[in-house]
Amino acid sequence: MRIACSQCNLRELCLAVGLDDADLHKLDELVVKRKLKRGQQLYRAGDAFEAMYAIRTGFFKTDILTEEGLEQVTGFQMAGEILGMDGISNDHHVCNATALEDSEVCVMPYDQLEDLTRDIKSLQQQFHKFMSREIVRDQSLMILLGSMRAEERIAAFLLNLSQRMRVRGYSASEFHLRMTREEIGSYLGLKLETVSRAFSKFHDEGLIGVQQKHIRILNADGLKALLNHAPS
Amino acid sequence: MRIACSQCNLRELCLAVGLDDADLHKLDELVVKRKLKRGQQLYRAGDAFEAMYAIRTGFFKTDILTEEGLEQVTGFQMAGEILGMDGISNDHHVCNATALEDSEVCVMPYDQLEDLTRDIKSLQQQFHKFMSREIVRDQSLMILLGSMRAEERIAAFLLNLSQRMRVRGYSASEFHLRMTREEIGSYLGLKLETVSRAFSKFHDEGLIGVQQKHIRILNADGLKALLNHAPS
DNA sequence: CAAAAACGTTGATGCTGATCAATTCGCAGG
DNA sequence: CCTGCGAATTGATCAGCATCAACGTTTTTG
Repeated sequence: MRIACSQCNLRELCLAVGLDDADLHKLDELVVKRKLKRGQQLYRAGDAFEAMYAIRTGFFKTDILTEEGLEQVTGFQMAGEILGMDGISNDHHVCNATALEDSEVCVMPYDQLEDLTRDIKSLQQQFHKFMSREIVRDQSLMILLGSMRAEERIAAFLLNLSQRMRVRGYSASEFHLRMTREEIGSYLGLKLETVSRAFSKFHDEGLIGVQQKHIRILNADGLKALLNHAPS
Repeated sequence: MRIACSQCNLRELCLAVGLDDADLHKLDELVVKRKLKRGQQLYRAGDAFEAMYAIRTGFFKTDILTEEGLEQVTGFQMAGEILGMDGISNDHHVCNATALEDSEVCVMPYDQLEDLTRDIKSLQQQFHKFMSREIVRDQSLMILLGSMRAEERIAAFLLNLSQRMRVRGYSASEFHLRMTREEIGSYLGLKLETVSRAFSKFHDEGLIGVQQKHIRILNADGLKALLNHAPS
């Protein structure tokens, strides 16, 4: 039942990268598992920040409710990725994290994690790298939102998902979208109709296969080519 | 010449928040000052990551060259803010940092800073908060880019600048833009003409005074009101 | 199992902001 | 002082995506 970090198949993706057995054991001791059903929220905007979460299995989205009451998705997270880093800044979460399928996370109480990173240098380094990676990831999205047109955004989105599936040992060419067209659109700064139309267009052009949420990448190079062309 | 953190008027904004004298002294020892002329680059995308930088005086932009060769501005930074956090993720900087006016930074070699944050708990906490704040900041920009229309973005931009000026003890209602219309547009995902038009419109409506790069906020509530209205 | 709700697709139309273009302004250098 | 160049303003036109709307499909639920 209780799977230790040392036996976790994700340890090379997760905070545990590069830790020796003794240190892995220390990390183990502060980790608690938690299961979530599809649709359940891991935390909500405004909640006190108490822990960070490593995704063991499943798929999440993070979103923010804007002042106008619109939901905007800020990210989709899968196994090995860390949730909750936004909460450090002022001791409260600024976004909601919702499971898009039945999922399991490793809860890492932040005060204990903080102590442990002062103790273990390589854990500290890994922790900083994860935060920095989140910053870099957000900046790529800023570029996507600031400079790409609709079809480029969607091609980039599909390629990104595909790439992350590959890293986790899943098929990079065939996968199931866990989110709705509306959530994709919200993430990419587009309307759901635009997402749907782009999928249909890519389908017609033989770039992808689409059947509802089931996606096949038929011509990855073709998708990549869409990104390199000047916007107009 | 050499101004210690303990005597720095920015210590309440900077990493040094909440450190006692002894710890401030330790931080002092690793900091080196560096001056930059307007237009000079602090680091470039691809440079090896060696240090983080606290801005003592001046004004910076960070930008990324996209694959298509377009420059996109990812942020504007002023006194007390930290530059370089993007570099931790893979030991190389992913963006360029350029001084938009004559500036001075405190160079903090990263390996030493890392050691010191393991030594000083409150410095560690402050460091994590800065990284988290950067994540939150990037996410607000994602929301701006993903869900606001042109005039809302520009109102938000002006209010944000104004607010940051206030925190630093400058006038919140009258300031000098250090960047061009094109740089503002790049940051906000708009074209320079759109920025110019919005400035003119706000001017005509009595919300702001504009004379080239000199801005006066005449009706801050009016600008805020632009943000709260539904997009259509 | 039937009905309803949620999700997705496709078409027609219109608005926002990009694009193209001309002019003015401000400033640095000969 | 005039010249030349980058920056900014303003106008006219156009295209991309949003919006509105109708319909089809899948999933959920009692």
